[in-house]
Amino acid sequence: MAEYDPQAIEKKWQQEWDRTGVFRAETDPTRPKYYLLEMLPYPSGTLHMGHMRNYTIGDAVARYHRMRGYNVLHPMGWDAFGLPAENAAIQNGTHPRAWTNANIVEFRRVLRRFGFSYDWQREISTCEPEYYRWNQWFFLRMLEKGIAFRKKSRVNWCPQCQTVLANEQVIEGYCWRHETTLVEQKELEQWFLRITKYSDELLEDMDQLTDGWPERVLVMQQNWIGKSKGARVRFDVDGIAGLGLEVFTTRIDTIYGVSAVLLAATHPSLDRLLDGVPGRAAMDERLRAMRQSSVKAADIATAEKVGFFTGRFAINPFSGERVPIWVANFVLIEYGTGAVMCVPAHDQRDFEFAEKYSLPLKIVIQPLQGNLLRLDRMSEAYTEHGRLEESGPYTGLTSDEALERMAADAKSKNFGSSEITYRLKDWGISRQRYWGTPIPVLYCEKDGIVPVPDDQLPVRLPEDVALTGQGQSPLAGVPEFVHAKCPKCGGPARRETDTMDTFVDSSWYFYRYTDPHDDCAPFDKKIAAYWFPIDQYVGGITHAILHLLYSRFFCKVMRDLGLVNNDEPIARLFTQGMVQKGGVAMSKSRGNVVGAIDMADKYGCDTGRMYTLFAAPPEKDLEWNEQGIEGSSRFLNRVYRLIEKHAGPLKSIAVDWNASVDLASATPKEKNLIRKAHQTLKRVTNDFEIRWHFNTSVALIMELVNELSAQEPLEQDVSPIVLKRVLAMLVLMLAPMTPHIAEELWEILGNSTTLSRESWPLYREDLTREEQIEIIVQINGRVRGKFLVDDSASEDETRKRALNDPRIAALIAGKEILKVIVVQKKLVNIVLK
RNA sequence: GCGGAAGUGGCGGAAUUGGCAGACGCGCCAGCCUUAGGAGCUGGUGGCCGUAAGGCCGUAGGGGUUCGAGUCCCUUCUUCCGCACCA
Repeated sequence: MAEYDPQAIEKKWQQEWDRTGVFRAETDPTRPKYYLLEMLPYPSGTLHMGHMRNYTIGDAVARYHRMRGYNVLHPMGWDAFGLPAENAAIQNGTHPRAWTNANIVEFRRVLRRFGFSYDWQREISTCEPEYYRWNQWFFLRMLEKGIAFRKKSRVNWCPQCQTVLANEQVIEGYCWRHETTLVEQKELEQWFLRITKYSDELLEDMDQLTDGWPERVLVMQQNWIGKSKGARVRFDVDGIAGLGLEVFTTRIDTIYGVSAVLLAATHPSLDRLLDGVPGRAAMDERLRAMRQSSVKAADIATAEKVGFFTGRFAINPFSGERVPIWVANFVLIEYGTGAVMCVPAHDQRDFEFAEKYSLPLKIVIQPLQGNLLRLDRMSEAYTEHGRLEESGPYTGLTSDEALERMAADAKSKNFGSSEITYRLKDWGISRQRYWGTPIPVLYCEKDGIVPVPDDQLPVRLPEDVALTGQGQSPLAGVPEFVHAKCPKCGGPARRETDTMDTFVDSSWYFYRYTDPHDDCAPFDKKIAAYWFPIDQYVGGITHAILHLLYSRFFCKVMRDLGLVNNDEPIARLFTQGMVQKGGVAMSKSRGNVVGAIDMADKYGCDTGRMYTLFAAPPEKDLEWNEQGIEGSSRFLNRVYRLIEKHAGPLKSIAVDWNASVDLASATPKEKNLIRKAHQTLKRVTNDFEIRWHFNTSVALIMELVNELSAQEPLEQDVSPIVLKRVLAMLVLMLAPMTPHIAEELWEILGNSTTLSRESWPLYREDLTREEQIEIIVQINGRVRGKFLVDDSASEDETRKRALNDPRIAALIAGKEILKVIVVQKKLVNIVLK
């Protein structure tokens, strides 16, 4: 008898799938489509079982939908630009392209080894000019629309390397290559994409995603966009005519409690403000220190609040009060106006600041209910809404009333207005890096910023570049790249030497899959319209914000360019859990990886696939357990032996799913098997359609196999037709999860056509039903007995059976029955006094 | 601090609609088979009491709703994740 040989079987079927091209997707509007996508990988390091889990989930769903008759698009590609390739080049002297392509070869080999049902003809790699020219094309369209623009922005700067550092290259505030060199901040002119233009739409369109996206991802994006309603109010500076300080506040109702105006250390008005103030030199010194220390976000939250008085005063436009102007380290220049009003009684940060510097407190909001606030009893700020006091004409109003009326009054008196602010900032895409998409603009002395004309795309990345990790952008050191002709005047021009953030590449790649070889456009509108939106996207939670938000933004820009019809690119998103070992995520740097190839070599990829699906529900983190794999391996061996053993006489029997099943003449064994098979199929189908809990699908299929074993010998009292049907159902249910062994078993059962073109079988409700149902009898909620009734038993019959059951009768004899609850087909609960 | 998710045997987990808690698997125990077993097969396996029949307890803690709660409500605790001085 042949043994299960996963290595031979897996190779055999992968070759067969390649030969017949079963997974190729054809754009065919007459067929219902299903676009299933896993996030494209960054080809670096080794693929381990954490990656494989992601692809296994996606592949099972793709294969299931193919079996359901959908035209499935399931592509794969490479997020091939990025910093690690450049770092490897600096450290090992390899070219980023050589390093990246070697990784791609390895990744492709591993993914093929696992038999994922990709349409490899659609493979893309973002570092190829055929791909990145469209990044440039999109950039130019955005430039035309005013969505791409240029402004000054801060970057991390290592004075030792004399180069810009990515955030990943800043380690605890120090340079990654110089452990003792503190990273500084430097201002550079950079390119930005105006994602903030879509702030509201990005927020509102989340309504379209509530059914298909995990709530926590939506919440994270919502917080990231951070919309808040408030008001801008101008405080005039005493003694400097025309210099008004605009503050942003969400609590204009507390404005009669202002003790000071606080400015960020980089506030643009500081220069004028401090002009002629005594002690200016010392203040400049403090400002310099404050500006430098604001490098690290994590420290900022816990840093002590510090500040100093500028010597100037501002006038509260509501009360006319004169309040001091301070500089404070906790005021953010990036948010609001970079200036806030300090209301110590009603803001916790202001409370702490005022306590430290002895600024006065004034209560102007009292709780609507409960004890009134008293200054001598306050140990923290009262930040709730309430009723105004000591607030001039607004005294007595509620906060809600005052918020509206005071903003309106500020507007009519011309010193303020209501305003909505967002936390979301425009997307800085300039990188002073080599291994990325060149930004397609030129700088001409005469014409200024000149876009590269479309017919000159792509602006190719030169291959021969010295990567030292030092100096300015690597491309700036390539004269033949830098020096160019101005397309407008023909005079000398300098090329932009920055490259694009690689998040640009991954913001639209899924459109390219629909039409990957188009050299006239990023993709064909009609083809994309057929495949979009993505029906199911599968990936890690790590991309919950940036990648997914940028992708949504790109979709809206493309819609406004008339390229796509959807507001949202992704209908459903699934975020799978991580694979852990020793309680932490697998990663090469931690040295706790289980290599995908090692797994496949030792057990076969089907075993690896089954284990990752079985060991935990897909959204949960999964702790890798070598003994658990043995279990999955054992199970596949059992199934193989079971079918091998019985297949002989079944080979020539054709399975006709439409043929009626005559239960009346079936033997008890047959009834058991048919019922179990249809019950299993019903629940597994539900797992694929709705629940996405493949761990229970595997468990159910294991139960079916256990039932088959329990009914041995299957040659007795089971007709070959029934047995063949049940075994065929078993194999078809395994097909999405462990496709290679399923194909092999399908063949062993006598089929000559590939399983990958078979349909998912349909369960029959009438065949899932039990003839007899076990009823639980409870007394006061405790189980006291059980009995069997016919499926058709009435409520009355069930009640009588329960009360007449000898054991129950004895237990309730002489007691008063208050109530009898009958839940048909489930239980009877007798309530005694 | 704000937001989110979770807490069930020795372990991973199941319980889909409020109805037998622990499916399925791992591990462990016993037996069979075998020259051998890190192969295969059969059976057992939440805790306590009991020879047994059976009983009691049990889903992080406390309270509530209900004939009935892992599931619903209130509350406390713990863990993990995200954001973090956002005015």
